[in-house]
Amino acid sequence: MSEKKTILKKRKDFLRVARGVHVVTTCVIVQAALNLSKKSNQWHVGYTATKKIGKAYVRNRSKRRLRAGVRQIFPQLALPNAEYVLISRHNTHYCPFALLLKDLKYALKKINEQLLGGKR
RNA sequence: AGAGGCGGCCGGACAGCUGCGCGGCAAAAAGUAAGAUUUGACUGUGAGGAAAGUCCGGGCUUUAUGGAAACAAGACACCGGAUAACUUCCGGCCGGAGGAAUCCGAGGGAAAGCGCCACAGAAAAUUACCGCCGAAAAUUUUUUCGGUAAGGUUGAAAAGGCGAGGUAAAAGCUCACCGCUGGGGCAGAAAUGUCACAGGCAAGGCAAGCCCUGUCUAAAGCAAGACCAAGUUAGGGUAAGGUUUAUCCUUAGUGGAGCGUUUUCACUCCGGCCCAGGAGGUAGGUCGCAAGAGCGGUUUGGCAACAAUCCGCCAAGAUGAAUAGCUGUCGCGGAUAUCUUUGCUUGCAAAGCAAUAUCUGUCACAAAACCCGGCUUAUAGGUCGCCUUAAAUU
RNA sequence: GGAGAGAUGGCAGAGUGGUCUAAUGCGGCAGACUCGAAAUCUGUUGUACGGUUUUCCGUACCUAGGGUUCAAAUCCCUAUCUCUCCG
Repeated sequence: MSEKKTILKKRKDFLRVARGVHVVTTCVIVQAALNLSKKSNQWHVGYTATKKIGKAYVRNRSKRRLRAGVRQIFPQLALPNAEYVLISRHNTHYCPFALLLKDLKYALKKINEQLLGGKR
């Protein structure tokens, strides 16, 4: 499966997900929402880095690291039919990668519970 | 040796796995206004010395028909050279810092003119308060007139400095030395240096105040711009001007228009025709966009910057923006442990350094966005070459 | 990516070479008025270092570092940060 098809790019999508639930950790903030309108059962991910965390290179690098983390974790843990947005924080571009993975796992588990709970 | 100065180079290395951008190759499905797109146990390639700040100079593009002169605005400024160009670079001069190597300097003009120089001080640029000296008057220590700028006070700065002569008191008034100015000789391509001569001191500072002299400069920027072009809009192009905004009117080579302003010279265009399969151009796409003032070397010329010549090489091209993650070995930095073993320092104890073992690491500054030449700023650590050597240490 | 503007006390904001923390307003503190509060009125109020150790005095600081000048918040250069505009 190509990675490209799973990426959110439109502003509209980001705004919709921002209305959903969110979880904050030291390295990353995760927002998520279920999307029932789309036919496919594939999960989607968007990446965000504000100007606050640094210059262009720092923002790009942060998003890149988040992408590397997503590749390892999401195939096992992500809910199908859900949309996630990962927001970089100011330590995302230099924190140890193991910590980043740990935070992602934790946030994903917690946010999935909230999503399923909210559904009922 | 140590200390100091100048310049060059490197900017962790190698291997493996997963993943990303671009190019090539192969395959796939769909068929679009156009460009596309997707897949790959295929393949090639992928950040810097500052890519940064955007402070200068160019190329390139658009606007503008080209040249000349004046004005306006701005920039620069010792001399010579280099360069596409520069406020850059190289060599030299002068001034300053240092013991030296060496480093630093926006370094034209204040006798073209205007302006400013607070406070203090008599006076801040044709000056005289206190003084000093002489004369006259009055008179018991004052006034008036004249000479003078040695001495005093202020200040950032006070009209050549110092000594001697001179005088009523003084003064370049005169003289020696130093400084200054002038024209001349010599050296040099020049800035400038130097030599003797003469003048006889005659006008302080600020031009990063206005300004003067000389030289140079059109403006904006790849979000420049060119092309294709869904939707949508309704006439458009080819001269100028006018209004009532109508494909209307007026003018037409003895006229009008042509982009900082004015003048001038040359040049070009202009009185009806063309197009509905046409025009404009939004979303979107393609190009601009990677062979260049290119990079690495050879030889020749030059003190050098640099130029010429020959040989070899092709080295990122994104646009919601590619280089990431992990593992191993070595390197580097940091921490801890052990003197059991080995080496070194010390007379010994004790301790330290190296070695060894273990653990650990945002591994300096920093990330291309049209491209080059500079400048400026940031930068852990390593390495090479040349030069100086006063003091301190060995 | 490109173009431009700005930075002054706790906050806003004058001051464009001259004696100087630097007008004014808001704020803070103290006092008056009030039973108490608000409003009003009056006074006061920056930081750091050094001397002194209550007071008081001196020096430095107008984003930072240099330069020009006798003298710089002001003129010139460099850097840092903030803001605005350009599809």
